[in-house]
Amino acid sequence: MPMFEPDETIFADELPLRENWQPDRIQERDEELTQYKAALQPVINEAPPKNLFLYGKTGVGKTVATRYVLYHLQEDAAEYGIDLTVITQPCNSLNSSYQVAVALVNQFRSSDNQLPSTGYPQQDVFNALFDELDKVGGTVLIVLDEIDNIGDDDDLLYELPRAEANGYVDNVWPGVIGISNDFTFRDQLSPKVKSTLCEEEIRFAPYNANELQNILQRRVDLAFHDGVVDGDVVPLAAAFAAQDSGNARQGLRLLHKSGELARGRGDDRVTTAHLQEAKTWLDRDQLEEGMREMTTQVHFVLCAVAQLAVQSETPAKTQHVYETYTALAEELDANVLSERRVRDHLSELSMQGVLNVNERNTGIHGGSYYEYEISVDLAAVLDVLLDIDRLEGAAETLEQQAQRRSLLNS
DNA sequence: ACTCCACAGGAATTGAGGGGTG
DNA sequence: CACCCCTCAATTCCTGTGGAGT
Repeated sequence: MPMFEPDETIFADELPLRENWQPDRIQERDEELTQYKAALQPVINEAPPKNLFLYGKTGVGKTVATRYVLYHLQEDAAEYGIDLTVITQPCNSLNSSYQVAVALVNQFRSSDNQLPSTGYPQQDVFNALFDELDKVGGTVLIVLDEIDNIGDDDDLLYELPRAEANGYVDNVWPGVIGISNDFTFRDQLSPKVKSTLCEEEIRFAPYNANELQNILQRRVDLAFHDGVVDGDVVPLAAAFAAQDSGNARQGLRLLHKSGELARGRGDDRVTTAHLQEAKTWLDRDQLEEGMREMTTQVHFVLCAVAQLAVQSETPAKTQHVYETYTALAEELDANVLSERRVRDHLSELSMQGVLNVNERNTGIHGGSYYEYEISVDLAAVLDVLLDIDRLEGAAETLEQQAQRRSLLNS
């Protein structure tokens, strides 16, 4: 008997459940698509393109709609003999105008002529970008996905749309399509950028539970064999995804994981029990992933809070956390940061949802202060800390103490 | 109505570490 | 080699703040 054999009792085709799968039609986004097409019409009329700004939470179809519309735009442009180039730049992990400009230049250049990620003055990089654009010529649409990552450093967004007016380029019409997960990003932009970049705005509202159900059902029909998925699985998955701010991607992940669990067990049906389990698994996985990406010092701070939690001393005031942190860092022979910095780390942890923060004010007896406690499964936190080399010993001790006090459920 | 605690968090700056040119 | 650029964690300094107590 072979070690591996095809197992196709559950999935007919897993691809429709994957993130990068491109559907042949877009569901539940008719209004947005109409707006999108209208905004790009100038390209076909051989007029300068408008700058576009799309915003909406993750998993509401911004990227999928963009791929869909631009694919058709390129096809039609080719048919009418219009010189159109589209480049897409994901901006996650690029956190400044400078880095985005470098990445764009490198998209145009061959691999033996790449620009380094640092070293040159900013204006040199911009000029290099304009040179590349000029070489390409025609209409160039630059899609900047997750543009909110660059924060308030919007120099590039100021320069790009004005490149032609300022005479930096003379052979090309650049158009910017900015995609943002963050509703507030638009307001962070300086007024001069806002007026040009946000000429045309398309807002992608979160999907409601009904819309999610339609989208998920269609993918389930494609991905699973008929009758394998219980009738109440999709509505529940849609409800979970709706809670997660209408995030269709999350719904797809849940369904995919449910199917994998069923297949792994050799079950012939996918039930809500599988879905529940998939949710627990995914929640924890995403949480641990988030925690792992933090820096060493944040881990120290988290470890200090975990220690207080094990000693049943949470919620703890910042002051108390800082003392515990200081002792821990000294014991581990690490740099001891200033209290101000630790406050930053604590607020970062609570933004991530790892810590819970209560604002308290006892007036003249203590003024206003924050109290922190761990807002997630303590076992998950210890799991992550155990994997950090420098914290291994401390985390082991904590785990033993926690077990003795039966603070861990799993 | 006013005080005043003790911390929150903004702003400016530093310094080390990535890299560049001539 | 000297000199310059970008990045980011971290420090220093400082102003803002909400409500219990008077």
